[in-house]
Amino acid sequence: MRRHVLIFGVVGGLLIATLQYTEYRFVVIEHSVELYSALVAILFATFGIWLGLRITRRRETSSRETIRETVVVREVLVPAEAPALEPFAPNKAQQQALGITARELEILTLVARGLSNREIATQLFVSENTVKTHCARAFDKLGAARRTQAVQRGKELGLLP
Amino acid sequence: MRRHVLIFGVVGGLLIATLQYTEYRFVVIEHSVELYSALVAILFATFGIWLGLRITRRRETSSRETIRETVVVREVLVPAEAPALEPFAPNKAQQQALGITARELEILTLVARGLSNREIATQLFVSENTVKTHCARAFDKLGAARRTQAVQRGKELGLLP
DNA sequence: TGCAAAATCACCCGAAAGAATGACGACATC
DNA sequence: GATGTCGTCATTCTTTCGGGTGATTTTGCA
Repeated sequence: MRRHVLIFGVVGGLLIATLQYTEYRFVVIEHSVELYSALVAILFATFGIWLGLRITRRRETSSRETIRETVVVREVLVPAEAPALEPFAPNKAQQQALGITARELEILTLVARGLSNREIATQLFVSENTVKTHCARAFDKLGAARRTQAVQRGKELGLLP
Repeated sequence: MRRHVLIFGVVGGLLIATLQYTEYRFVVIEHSVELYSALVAILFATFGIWLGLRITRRRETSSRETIRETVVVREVLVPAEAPALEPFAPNKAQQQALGITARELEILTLVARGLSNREIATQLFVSENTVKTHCARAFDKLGAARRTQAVQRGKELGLLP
């Protein structure tokens, strides 16, 4: 992706330079500006379309890889596997590695269940502000900016069912 | 599709005409040709990329049914699950039963990945308001009041990976 | 070709969420 | 006793979400 932009920039620069150069070489016909504009426009439009197609292709590919990775992680986490009745054991190693406390994980699981901060506060008999604090710390440790993202990360890391 | 190309042509013509016109109006600074070239290049590159993305998106949408059919066939052949390489096939029955459209499900998956409405809007080249509308409808159909809840429900119903 | 469904966008408003701080007590550990 | 961690709570402020409503455009299908 970054490479594409780079290539794009380089090619663009070269193109413009070439146009500049050729202007002093070839016959300077009338309406040269608009001709050049058109030429540049067509070239870049084509290139842009190509780039667009390529980007989407890349994106699909990369997202597919991500899915595979996730699946692998899941496999590692549940090697013995008891799909139906397992109460789910959170990945303690990950938890400790990230410094996530038990309370934070507890709040996280409730967040993952779709509860609001207020509902969590009620359920745990604490104030909403406390829930927010725990959330903020957990999000920080997970590198998440939103609760949905935190849930996603938590599942990836095996912290949440 | 044909319309896109038409728009492209019209916009291109207008742009070049505008450039032509402005040249005789504004101060003709030195290196004006290369500046114009750069300007045109940037504009058309952007437009080209946008067009390319849009075209691919359309094509994805229209060809999605075909892809799904293939996936369904695969599911029938391997009903005992093949966890490693399946790209995940959303539960179409549930989706239809709830009246959730393809677009809504698409937004839902992005919500599940932890993206904000704005990020989703950027990624799908639509306005944030549109994303909100899709979200609201999807939440309504899922009986969810929050996005975390919607994600939870979506996973329960086999709509999301 | 015309119609119904989908998709798109806008605007408003209130509620929820999150960021940034600061603070305080309990508890363990050294 | 000093230190550190954890859980708790508050306040302020900004951003994001979600509900509600209406409108237009696009699309798919009959």
